[in-house]
Amino acid sequence: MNLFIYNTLSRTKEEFVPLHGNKVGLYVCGPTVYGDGHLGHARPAITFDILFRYLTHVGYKVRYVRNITDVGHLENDADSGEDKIAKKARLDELEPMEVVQYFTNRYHKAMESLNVLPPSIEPHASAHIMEQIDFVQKILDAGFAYESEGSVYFDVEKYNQKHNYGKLSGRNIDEMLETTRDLEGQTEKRRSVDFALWKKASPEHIMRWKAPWSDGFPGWHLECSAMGTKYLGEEFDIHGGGMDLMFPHHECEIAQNKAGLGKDSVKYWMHNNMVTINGQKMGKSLGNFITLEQFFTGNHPLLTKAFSPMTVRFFILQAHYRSTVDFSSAALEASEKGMARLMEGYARLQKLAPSATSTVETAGLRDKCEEAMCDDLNTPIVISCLFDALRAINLVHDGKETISADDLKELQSVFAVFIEEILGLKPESEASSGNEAYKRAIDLLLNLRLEAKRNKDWATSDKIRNELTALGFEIKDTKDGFEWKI
RNA sequence: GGUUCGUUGGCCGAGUGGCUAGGCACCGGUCUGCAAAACCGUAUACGGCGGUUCGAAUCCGCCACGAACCUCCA
Repeated sequence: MNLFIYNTLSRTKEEFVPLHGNKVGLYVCGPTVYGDGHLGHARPAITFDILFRYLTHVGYKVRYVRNITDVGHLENDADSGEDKIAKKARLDELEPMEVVQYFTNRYHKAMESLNVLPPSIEPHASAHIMEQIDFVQKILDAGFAYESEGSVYFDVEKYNQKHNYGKLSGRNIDEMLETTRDLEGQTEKRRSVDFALWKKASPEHIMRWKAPWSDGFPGWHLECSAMGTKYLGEEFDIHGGGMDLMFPHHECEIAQNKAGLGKDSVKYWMHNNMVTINGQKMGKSLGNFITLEQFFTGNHPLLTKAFSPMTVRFFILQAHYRSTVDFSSAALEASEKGMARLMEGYARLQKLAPSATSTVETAGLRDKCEEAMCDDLNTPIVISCLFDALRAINLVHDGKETISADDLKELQSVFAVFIEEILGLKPESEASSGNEAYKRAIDLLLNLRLEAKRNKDWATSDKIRNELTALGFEIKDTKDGFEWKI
């Protein structure tokens, strides 16, 4: 089965053919570590985690590079020109690198709880200033940039005469020149569409490095060009990121690489869609975001309760990565219930007893799941197929259908591969916290209740159940016993 | 204004030129001392108007509405 992925460059699904045998280079734009990760950050992380997992699953050797942006992004407010990291640091009276480390650690922790595999390489922009300076020099040497008062700008118009600036986002430079507003007080840039490759640092700017043009810092888009090609080569397979990065970030990256290296570095561009809240993008600038930690603790006015990392992951995987997914507590709760049912079925599958023959049809499941993944990572279809199989599992469990040993083994294998290996869903850890003695005490109580039930002593039996329920326990009566959880 | 993309049943969310997506909720049923849980099952849909077609929710056109990007943003 051949993997097809949607390439933003062609706006079609294309068959994935690696540039170098069975080795795949994958670069994804990582977080800017000046704040806590929110649900929007989980989307690309999970999307490309799925891609990473699936490419690995089908046998590719993948080098996955996801950067940490810790320099060079400018804020567009009264402090324009001031580095985000530097600004936050000054407010908190912390060293910039202290802020970077703090939020990087928290990002890693959140990713781990979401069961997002760490990338092969996680380069920091601040550790690749030399490479970025070299890259600027290459673009200057090629004649596609100019120096102005210590800063270096990319000459978009000149580039566009030879190449096509705007081919990723479908933008037309002439229209942009007409429609972009005039630069206020900006005299360094020749044209509004030009973008910075190197910026001279103002005196109060903390993060700065020496370069041939000035003490300053690299432009916004340069780090990905420098680090992507450093670790994956001048031409590599896949570049991913959020749709909001398509323009200008990725467009500029394409131009930089073409100008500096003479090559179209990336074969497939992939973009995940946004998470919305009440139909609007969840984002920092709108102030409507919910951090991952808030999801995990339930500490946010819009959340009716806490949601586990696996629920968040499942919720995101229930939508296709190129669709927007609208957040709501109700939708999260629906996902939570659905996933719990699926995972219970998965556990149940391990204990199913085989029969001589199968009366359920499970043969095509693996192929259907593979087919869905090969169709541009259609995880919602994979999940729906698993739910279909879940029905068969439950029917066998109830004794209404039977399954042969071979079919059972196959089904167990498919579930293990798709649920754990590819979708990366972990069975939730046993919520029943506490030690063995505590568990036995509850068991003891419920055994007493069982005895009361056998004696038709409903008063005692209901009393035990009601009081445990009031304490927060969930009691389930089963055929010849009970189950409980807190 | 430009670019890109959406509009699916009560909610979330797939997909397809003719054949049940799936989940949650609802309703019906099984089970149960009762209940809960669990399990099984049924129903409801493709923004509007035209066109192409034997047939369109699926393709094309127009319109309406919405979103993202055009400024840091996953």
